[in-house]
Order: sequence, then structure tokens, then C-alpha cells
Amino acid sequence: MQTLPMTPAEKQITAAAADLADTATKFKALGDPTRLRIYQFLRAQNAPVAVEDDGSVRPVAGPTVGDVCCHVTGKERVTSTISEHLKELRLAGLIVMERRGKNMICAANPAETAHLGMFFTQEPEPDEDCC
Amino acid sequence: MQTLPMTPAEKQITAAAADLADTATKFKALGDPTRLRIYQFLRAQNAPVAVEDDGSVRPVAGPTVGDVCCHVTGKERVTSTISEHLKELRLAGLIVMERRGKNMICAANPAETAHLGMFFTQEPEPDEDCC
DNA sequence: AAAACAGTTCGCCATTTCGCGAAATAACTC
DNA sequence: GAGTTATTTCGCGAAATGGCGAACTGTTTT
Repeated sequence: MQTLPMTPAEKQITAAAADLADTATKFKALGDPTRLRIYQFLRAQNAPVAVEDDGSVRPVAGPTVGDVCCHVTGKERVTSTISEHLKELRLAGLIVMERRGKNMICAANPAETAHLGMFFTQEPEPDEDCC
Repeated sequence: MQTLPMTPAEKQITAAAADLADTATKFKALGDPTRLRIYQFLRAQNAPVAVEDDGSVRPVAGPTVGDVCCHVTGKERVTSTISEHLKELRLAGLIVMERRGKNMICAANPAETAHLGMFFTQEPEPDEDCC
């Protein structure tokens, strides 16, 4: 696909739009009661995470998917529903997971939590109005 | 409809669940790029709001629905889409609106913005685990 | 009271989402 | 390597969502 060159101003606009879309994805992930419960449960666990040189985050310890499922649904068996909710939270960057033997451990991503907090505390800069 | 009496502990649980559902509704409202743009635009306007004795909030001044629509879509005519997005933000409590002549003026609800900010800065209390 | 203006509600379609059970994958155990 | 445990992916149907034009409501203007 061929694309036209962009001015710095245009790049800034598309960067801002991408950031907005990204933030909307995170809010959408939290916009379901079940996922919000999962997220709050994981935050409350305060599980330790490691930050790699490239900035990526991974859990060092934390509850397993089974633990999360049991806490949220009360059921012993892991449901596909919970697995899919965890996936959405993970793709949004709100939580991180890693394999430990036959389990997956989960943790909230503290950096993202802080970032979303700033979204509400910082007043948005007025982008150019049109009317 | 007949309901059973509840212990204080049970009331606390349902209150917490209602609060969670309420918060999820707010995040869902912000989980769409168009609505998030509307919300950020209104926040950036910093329009003044009045707080009534009963705690309800109403806008004193602010952009009209037409202004919002023009800014977000670039179109002159107000679209039903924007009107419906504003309705969802309003029902979630994130924005307030009031009639001014033949216009409706809009403003972000600062109290709710602050409240959502606290959601991320305050660590959630661990509710009883089951596993 | 008719016309114009600003928004909202309605009906519709295409798409997405939610929850579920069944099947597939991954890692461990015997 | 067959079986078991833990989790994910797949396929499905029901319900919700987003966007759009047409029709409707409320307010001002003439």
C-alpha cells in the first residue's frame, strides 16, 4: 500500500487519534461488570511484576486463572467466558499473564493503572475547534 | 414484589455490586472513541457548573450540542448519532446538559471525573476470597 | 399560527458482544 | 506415551451496539 508523506502536524494528529483509540479500548475493557471485578480483584492482590529492559511487564507471582475464575464465578472449573475476559484485559494492556507449569498466573499492570488515573487528573489540552 | 429482609453484611455486598455496575457503566460510556472525544472536548472547555442543594449538577454555560457535533464530526447539522452518544454519557452521569432557548448546552461533570480518577489511585480493598 | 431551527426518538441494518459447551492445546504425571 | 489437569480457541445463538435517515418535539421567529 502506498501512503502519502505527512507533515509533523499531521503526524501529531494521527498519533493523538491512535492514543485516543487505545485509551478507549482500555475503558471498553473495564466497561463490563465481570471484567471490572476481575481487574479489581487482581489489583487488590498486589502481585509483584517485573519490568524488562524494553519496558514490557510480566508477573512474578499472582493468582492463577483458576483462582480468578473461582473468585469471580464461584465455580471450580475454569469457564471459557473468564478466559476470554482475561484475554480482552490482556490485549488492552491492563493485566499481564505468564505460564507457571500448567498454570497461568495473572497480575494487574501497575503502570497502566497509573496512566489511566492521570487521564482523569490531567485536564485535556483544547485541540483546535472548528465552529 | 416481595423481598426478604437483609442483614447489614448482605446490604453491603449488594451496595458494592451496585457501585461496581455503576462504575462499569461509566467506563463503557468512555469505551467508544467518539464518546471519548466528546468527553475530552467537553472537559477541555472547562465550562462552569452549578451544584444544587440536593447535590445534582447542572451546566451554567458551555458549548451547544451543535458545537459538540461540529467539533467531533465536522458537519454543520446535528446527527442523531452524536445525540445518542451524548445521551449515553449523560445517563452515565459523566456530563450534564440543560436547555438554553432552542439550544442545549453541555458540560463535563467535574465531580464524576474526580471520582473516576480516584478509582485508579486508590488500591481496592481485597474482598473475601473463596479459593 | 406557520415557518424555521435545534435536538431527540424511531426503525432499520450490519456488526459486535456475551455466555456457553465442545473441542483443541499445553504441561505435567504415571 | 497414555492420561490428567489447566487453559484457550471454536462455533453457536441471543442480545446489545453504532450509525444513519426519517419523523417527531420543543422553542423561537415572523
